[in-house]
Amino acid sequence: MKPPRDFQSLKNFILDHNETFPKRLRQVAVFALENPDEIAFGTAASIAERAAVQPSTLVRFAQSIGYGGFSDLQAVFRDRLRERGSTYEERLEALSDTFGREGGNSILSGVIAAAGTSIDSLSSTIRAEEFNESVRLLARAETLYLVAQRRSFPVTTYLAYMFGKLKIRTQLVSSPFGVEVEQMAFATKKDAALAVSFSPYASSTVDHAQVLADAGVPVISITDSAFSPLVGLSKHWFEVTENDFGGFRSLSATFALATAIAIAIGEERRVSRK
Amino acid sequence: MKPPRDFQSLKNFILDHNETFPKRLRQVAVFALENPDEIAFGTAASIAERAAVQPSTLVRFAQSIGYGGFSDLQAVFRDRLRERGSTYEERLEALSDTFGREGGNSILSGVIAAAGTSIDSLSSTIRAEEFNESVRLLARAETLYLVAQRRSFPVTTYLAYMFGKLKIRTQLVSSPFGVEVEQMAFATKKDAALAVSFSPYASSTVDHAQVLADAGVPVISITDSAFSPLVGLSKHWFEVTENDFGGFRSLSATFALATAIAIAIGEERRVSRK
DNA sequence: GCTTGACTGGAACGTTCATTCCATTTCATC
DNA sequence: GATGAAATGGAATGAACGTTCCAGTCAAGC
Repeated sequence: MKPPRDFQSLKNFILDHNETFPKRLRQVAVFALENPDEIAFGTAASIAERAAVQPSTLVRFAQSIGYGGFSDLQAVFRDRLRERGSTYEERLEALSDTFGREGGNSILSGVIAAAGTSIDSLSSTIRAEEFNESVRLLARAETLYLVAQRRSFPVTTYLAYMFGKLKIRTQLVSSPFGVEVEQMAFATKKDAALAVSFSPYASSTVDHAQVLADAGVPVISITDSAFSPLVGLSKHWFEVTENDFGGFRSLSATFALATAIAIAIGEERRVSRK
Repeated sequence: MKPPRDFQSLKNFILDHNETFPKRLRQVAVFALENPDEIAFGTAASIAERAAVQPSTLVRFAQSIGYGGFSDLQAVFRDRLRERGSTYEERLEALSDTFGREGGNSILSGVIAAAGTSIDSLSSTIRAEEFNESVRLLARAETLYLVAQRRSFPVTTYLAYMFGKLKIRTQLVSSPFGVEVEQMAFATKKDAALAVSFSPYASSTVDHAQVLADAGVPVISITDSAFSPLVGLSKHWFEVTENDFGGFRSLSATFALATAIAIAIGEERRVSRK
């Protein structure tokens, strides 16, 4: 019998055979998949205690899969941690050690690391519930008003493109002739708006969002802190913290969020149309 | 004496005191920083052998830093691995397991994971040398022509904003009146162009880039494969592979690269102006 | 060249480890 | 309810572990 040598196939093996495991072995299986780090670092005794099982059961579990003993099984869990790539924090750290020596290259990797951490933190700051509610709100709108200026403007041009492909009616609140207010004149509570602004908040973005909010249009905002002037006038708002590199922020995390919103709206509309 | 409790400060401590360590202890210090995984998982005996040192030396090393013994030191190395977040590959893997059940939330995390892997791969696909050369070329230009359409268009609007703040003259090749060719009429070999296009390549982007290349303007491209029509007419080109999620691609990695280029150009100009 | 103190190698120690083994319990089957 | 196989708990075991200790080595200071 040849036991799985990498974590992924071990995981699949366990999931496949979960039905046939006896009670205690299933208990171990569940604990192992839920606390892989514990298996990697602990001793048979410590793991057994935490899993409310005898140490001998751990050995039996390993042997029932085909390993020689518990230690063989543990090796798979250790390799998993070993092969995990380094985090962005470590990269930024390593970068600051060598900054200045390498020149352009370190600018690139610095921006990459900053973008990576920004995207990382997205998953923890965006609450699934709020995301879903916002998507539902935006999907219901007849026309979507997109409000942004200056640095955030590319986000709305991108969204306008995406929504165009998704056949969703949008109005990009932007005009070379200064007729933005007129563009918003037809907005009603049946519509919705998505506003994007980061510190220092462009005053026109806030003004436009306010006009829409006053007209009863629900506003969803993407901004960078609870102190943003957009927060007060928004039904929902998302906090995106773009890490900077030398004072410059990329829009990577904002784009990831915007893309997700657009896809989710498309999906929501597709589902509800049926 | 209070020893460092996290890996980063331990690393700094070792680097600071590397001079004062006796020969064998320095040997351990170097090995520890170069093979942190080995320290985390190995036994005192196995590590000692690989580092060509006696096990007792490992204990002495730990004690000289302030730890009670080798095991205390090892705990720091283990925590480092424990706290390392999961990789995007694992997240995408986990996502595909549960896709469909969670709905909107999995769209968000899917896009986040896709954006993360895209950014990850940037650092391996962009060659530092080519990046630096391209930056030098672009920094030398009198006017920077920015060429992009459709999905890539937001990248150039963002770059136009960044370059504006950096006080670098740019011409966004884009017009609601169709006078793009006229916008490029003044371009000479003293200028440079940055073109962005992904499959399916907008024909006007390629046309505009060709016009500039014919006028002797050096063109740098951001695109997605060696088969891109932009490759042939470019002095240098960068490959950005945006991972898709359900057929949709965010522009996260492209924006990270664009930001890095803009910052590097600004830095290059600042340095050469002195 | 001798002395002194720090450093090092390696054996010895008690502890903890994974594993094995066996008595007991559990559960399906008749 | 009886029977037997499978599963389980827990003590026993020997190997491996981290640590300590001491004798030997080295280099600096006088």
